[in-house]
Amino acid sequence: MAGDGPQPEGYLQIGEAAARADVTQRTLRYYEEKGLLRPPTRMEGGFRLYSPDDMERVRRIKELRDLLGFSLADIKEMIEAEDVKEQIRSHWRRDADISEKAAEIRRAREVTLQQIALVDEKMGRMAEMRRQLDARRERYDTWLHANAPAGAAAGDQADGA
Amino acid sequence: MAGDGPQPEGYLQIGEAAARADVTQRTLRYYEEKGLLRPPTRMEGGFRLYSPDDMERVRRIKELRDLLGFSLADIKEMIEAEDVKEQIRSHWRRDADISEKAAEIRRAREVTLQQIALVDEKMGRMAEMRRQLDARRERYDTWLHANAPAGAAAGDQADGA
DNA sequence: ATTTACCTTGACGCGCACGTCAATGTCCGT
DNA sequence: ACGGACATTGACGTGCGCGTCAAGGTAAAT
Repeated sequence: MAGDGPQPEGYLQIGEAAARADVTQRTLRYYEEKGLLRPPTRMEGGFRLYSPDDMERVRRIKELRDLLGFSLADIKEMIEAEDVKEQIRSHWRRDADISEKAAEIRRAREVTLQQIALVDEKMGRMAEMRRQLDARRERYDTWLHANAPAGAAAGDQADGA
Repeated sequence: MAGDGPQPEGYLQIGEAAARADVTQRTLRYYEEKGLLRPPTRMEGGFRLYSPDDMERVRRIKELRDLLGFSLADIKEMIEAEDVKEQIRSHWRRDADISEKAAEIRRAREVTLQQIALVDEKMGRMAEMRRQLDARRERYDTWLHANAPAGAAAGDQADGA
């Protein structure tokens, strides 16, 4: 039995990577093809090796898609702007670079703020939806209670919230 | 023949209906075609007339799609189950019908509960996402603050000095 | 060396949710 | 009774987000 990391350390081949991220291999290749994932490192024979960072990125993409409903094109824009964070860690060369980086950071910040605003808006609408659903459920319960089975007596279930 | 008013009250032709619901006419016809909207009443010449109820339904479909990300097929199932509410208003004939209706109501209630659960789950994940976005923004702010503009006068709220 | 499992790059296909003509019919004001 | 706005039903097209072969190459075990 091969262990979890025969050659690479913390890096995963596409099979495992897809399984753990709960997507298909096709999806990973597709995201790469569309520029959502940077081309991962490869083994000697050309097999893709996904880093933990890559995995995190996939999870992020999934959240943006499943939770917020963004298109992959939109998501690409976002994470491209966010990618400055990785350039931040790298040491810059001179002061001139700083103002350049700062501009990118501010752009990334803007993108983040917009995402936050969108999350807030969606959460607000969802809260409203939840209220309506609750009201709906209450109407059902009221009806059911009013037209209770003739033979049954007291002892109905309580409502949870 | 039932007299269809030439100028309907509160009813809208597809153009206005689409505009107010912020969808295209194609979308309305498509929803009807797919069984998400019951065939609306028509004018003499065949023009569709959408009732306020129809409009409400379109809004509901949009919410389920845009907010929760359901497919139209899923939504169809849901609103079919919910449709009992309109049958409730109609007076039933005998007691035997009641248990029948009650079964449908319970089904509709179940659907609603599942929707509530899903909304709650999504809201939870969105809250978590929001936290992460906030943390991200803070990191940007921290960086920007640390690498404040060199030439500018330091007039901001300064750290201990 | 061979098996076996996993990987590679094309390239075509598909379902969804409509978009977009095209040809025709209807409403309504003047 | 006519013109222009608005509607009707097909029917084909489109973009997205992958699915699904096909024809191979590679890795690790036997």
